[in-house]
Amino acid sequence: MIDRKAFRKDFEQMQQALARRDEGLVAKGSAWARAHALDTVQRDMKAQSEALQAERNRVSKLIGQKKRQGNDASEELARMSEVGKQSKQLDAEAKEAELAFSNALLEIPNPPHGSVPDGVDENDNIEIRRWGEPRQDDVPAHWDIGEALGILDFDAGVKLAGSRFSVLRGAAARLERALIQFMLDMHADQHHYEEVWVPAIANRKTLTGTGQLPKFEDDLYRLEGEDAFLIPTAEVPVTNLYQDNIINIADLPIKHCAYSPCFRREAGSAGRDTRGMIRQHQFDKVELVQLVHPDDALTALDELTQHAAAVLEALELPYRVVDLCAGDIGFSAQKTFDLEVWLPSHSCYREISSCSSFAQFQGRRAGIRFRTESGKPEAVATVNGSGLAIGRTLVAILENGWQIDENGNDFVVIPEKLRSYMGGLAKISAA
RNA sequence: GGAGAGAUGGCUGAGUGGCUGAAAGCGCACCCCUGCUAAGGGUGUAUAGGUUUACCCCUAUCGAGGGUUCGAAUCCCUCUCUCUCCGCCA
Repeated sequence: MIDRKAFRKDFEQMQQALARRDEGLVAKGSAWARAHALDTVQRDMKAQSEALQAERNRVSKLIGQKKRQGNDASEELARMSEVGKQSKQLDAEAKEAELAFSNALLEIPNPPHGSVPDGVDENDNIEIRRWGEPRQDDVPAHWDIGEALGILDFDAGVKLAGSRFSVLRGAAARLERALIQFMLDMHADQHHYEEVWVPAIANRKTLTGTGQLPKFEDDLYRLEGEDAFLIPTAEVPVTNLYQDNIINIADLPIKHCAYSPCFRREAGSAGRDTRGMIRQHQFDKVELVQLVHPDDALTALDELTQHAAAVLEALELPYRVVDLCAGDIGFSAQKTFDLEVWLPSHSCYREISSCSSFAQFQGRRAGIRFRTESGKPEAVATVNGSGLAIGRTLVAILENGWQIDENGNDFVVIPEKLRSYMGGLAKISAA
């Protein structure tokens, strides 16, 4: 959530920043425009209501005093009867206006950081650097490799649950599990994130805290009969671990890694990546989350991005780092670096991790604060990123490790660092 | 799922209509005292919003929402959560 005071004070500046995402965000009828219109109205109404409440409180106190002393207070009583009703009415109206205002605020995205490049979509993202040698020979798509080896079963996923679900068998199932463990170990032991394990269901307040709600309810699976949802990422429960807390400044930064399944309806992506494991309704992910002092957010983002990249390097998967443009960063993010892994079957880089700084946007929404030197509570900054998406990593390993032996049989070389997690297995061959 | 009990500040815990934003204790911070230590004394210590250079002041908040009342932590209703017992269960 944007800062209310800054909203008034730095209005122009914020508006320009938001317009860099999309002109429509600040156009007539936008949440931004609504909030702007409601702000003064809302405060005036509140001031009025409070003045009346003050009057009511004052006289009520007087009545109490008089009664205690045995004096007659009927005159005040008669007068206050009316004031009480009026006050209730005003208060209700003021609350309604305040609610409309804060609802509008909740739908305003984070103004991008000044360093975020201009642009409207992924074509305007800027490549920062590359790592590794992308293989250029012809490689089959992972679904062909997986089916040839008998380890990926898309038909079974469809039968059990529907489209965009899949079943892993044998070495692929083990690879999924090995990757989770490998990544968690690396982040916990080498990068010093405290591992947590969290629920895969979150309530409305929690999802509002990280910014998925109220705007993106259609992207979530909602539980029938409950105001709760399957989480789209572990970022949601892990960040909200500190919801409504005031953190001791000495405890910052707080760093957590977590594995969780993730559930996404993919409502807006009909027809995209319909084959294979790239875009599933359910997928596994190891997530990195940091709560930091606002001054440290961008440094932490660099650090966290490198932590995610370290996984790709350990797995010998070529990748590049992309600085997302203003039109392509997510709702809550102030700045985002994507890690894209090389997929030889399509000769392109595909997103495998998205690392963002949210500045104080989530901290304000979720009520996660720390105490400054002066003793005043202030919202923490949050930084998070995938470290990494497991399914896409599995895809990348299948394609980048794919080989053909002298008899013309497919096999996949398992990255060396992963072998101990695979019971020593060095390559996956057809069963 | 059934029955009962409960939810108050960083914590423990008083408080059944006004003098309670809230006793007392603990914790924490600062100060004083004591040669050191131990003990002791004093002061302060919620959050949000409004106003303000700042202080002050005003408003709200005792799980959440609504109601009764001039006035609600306290009375009434609804909901949520926690605990105990029973049932079921990986």
